[in-house]
Amino acid sequence: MNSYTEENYLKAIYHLSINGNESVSTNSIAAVMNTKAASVTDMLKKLFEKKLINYARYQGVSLTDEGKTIAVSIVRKHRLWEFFLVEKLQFKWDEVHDVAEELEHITSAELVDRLDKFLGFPKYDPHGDPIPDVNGRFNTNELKPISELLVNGGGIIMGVREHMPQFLQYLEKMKLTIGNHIKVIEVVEYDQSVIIQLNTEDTFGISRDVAKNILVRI
Amino acid sequence: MNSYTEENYLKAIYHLSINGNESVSTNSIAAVMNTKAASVTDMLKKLFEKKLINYARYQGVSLTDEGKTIAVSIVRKHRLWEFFLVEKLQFKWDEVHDVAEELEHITSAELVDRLDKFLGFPKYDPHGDPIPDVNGRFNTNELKPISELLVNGGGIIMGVREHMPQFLQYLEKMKLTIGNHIKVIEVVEYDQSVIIQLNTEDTFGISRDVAKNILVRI
DNA sequence: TTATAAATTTAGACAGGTCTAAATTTATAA
DNA sequence: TTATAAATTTAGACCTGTCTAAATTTATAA
Repeated sequence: MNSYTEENYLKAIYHLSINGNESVSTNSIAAVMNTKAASVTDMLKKLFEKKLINYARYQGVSLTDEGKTIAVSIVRKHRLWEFFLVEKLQFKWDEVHDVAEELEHITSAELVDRLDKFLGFPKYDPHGDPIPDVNGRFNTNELKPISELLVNGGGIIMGVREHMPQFLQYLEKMKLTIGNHIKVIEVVEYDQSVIIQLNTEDTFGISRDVAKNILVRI
Repeated sequence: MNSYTEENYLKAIYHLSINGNESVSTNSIAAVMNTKAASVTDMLKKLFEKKLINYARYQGVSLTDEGKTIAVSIVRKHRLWEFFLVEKLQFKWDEVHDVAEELEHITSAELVDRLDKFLGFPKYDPHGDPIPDVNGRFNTNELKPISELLVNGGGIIMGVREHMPQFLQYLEKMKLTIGNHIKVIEVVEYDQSVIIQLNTEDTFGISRDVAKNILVRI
């Protein structure tokens, strides 16, 4: 078994290598883990002994297949629990991270798979991040809700997180349909609503709630 | 904050002092925690420093009010999670203990209270043990083991004193499950085994040992 | 290309929780 | 009441994950 701490290191390395970088530096891990570089080196040696990472002194690290499998399983748990917290316990989407950080370390695979089923095998967590399935596979085209785009950020609409007819009809009417490109012009401070522009030059505001439920590919 | 281990010690002391004993011995804690007496002594010193237990060398321990509050909150979490696992995720009642042992250490109070609400504020867990409410109060309505009933006495099965899977599976098989009514037909003189009858008219004998471990509300 | 800066690793220490072996205290039985 | 057994504690050690300070390697810029 791997300790709570080892799991967090693997997860950190996984997230750091997702954002491009082939090889992850000791310092970047230290920053994410909120610890010192020396401590990271100690742990890297341990993870290398366990064959969970590829590691050569001074050269940075990457996950082995086994390490990656573990990391993905933790990400799966984290995102499933976040989905549970928001959908079933009515947490706000910005309140769930810390709790999920604890829940992701619960070991029972049976629990995770039953939870997955209970939740209806969701594909995305409340932040729009894809949830790996039981085999660790997930949609890799990173979809983000419009609400997470920065000003001047844009993308192509790829999906929605809300399937109520009224909502879909609204999208239809506003031409916010799959395949269309949108760009964020402004995020209104006081209610977090978003001013967007279509490729038709049409510009208008949508509520934060709507922005959260439209997923775009960047 | 208290460590995972400290919480488990407090919980162990709580359970040991529930079963009568005012003061709990080092050895009994060691047995429950599956560790050595010397390790227990080390931890007792620590818990005493934190004012969570009353402790005098060689004299056994008891929980302070603060220690008891923590122990009860862990019991609350444990039983709520067990209820969740059985009611929502379709676990069998004899499969939930180990998973709940992990889940009980998740710290968020917000999570526990929302979970409680989501589950409909249940009063008993799947083993019939009472679930403390948000203020740590719970039904202490006296449950009696079947072994203490007189002939012709009866009651509704409300819980068990033994949580070994083999035992729980035996109960399952014999339909000796929570909510079922039983009546004592005879107490066999020579081995103190008990002949009981279910509301289904099924009549059979159970050993004194089994009778001691099934709790009924009269 | 070499001096200096930045990144990384090593050496040695510490705190938490555990252990074994030995010492001490309490309980028990003749 | 005293010898012996049982329970408990102490002493000293180990392992994990962390740290600081110093040493080493790699990167960079003149």
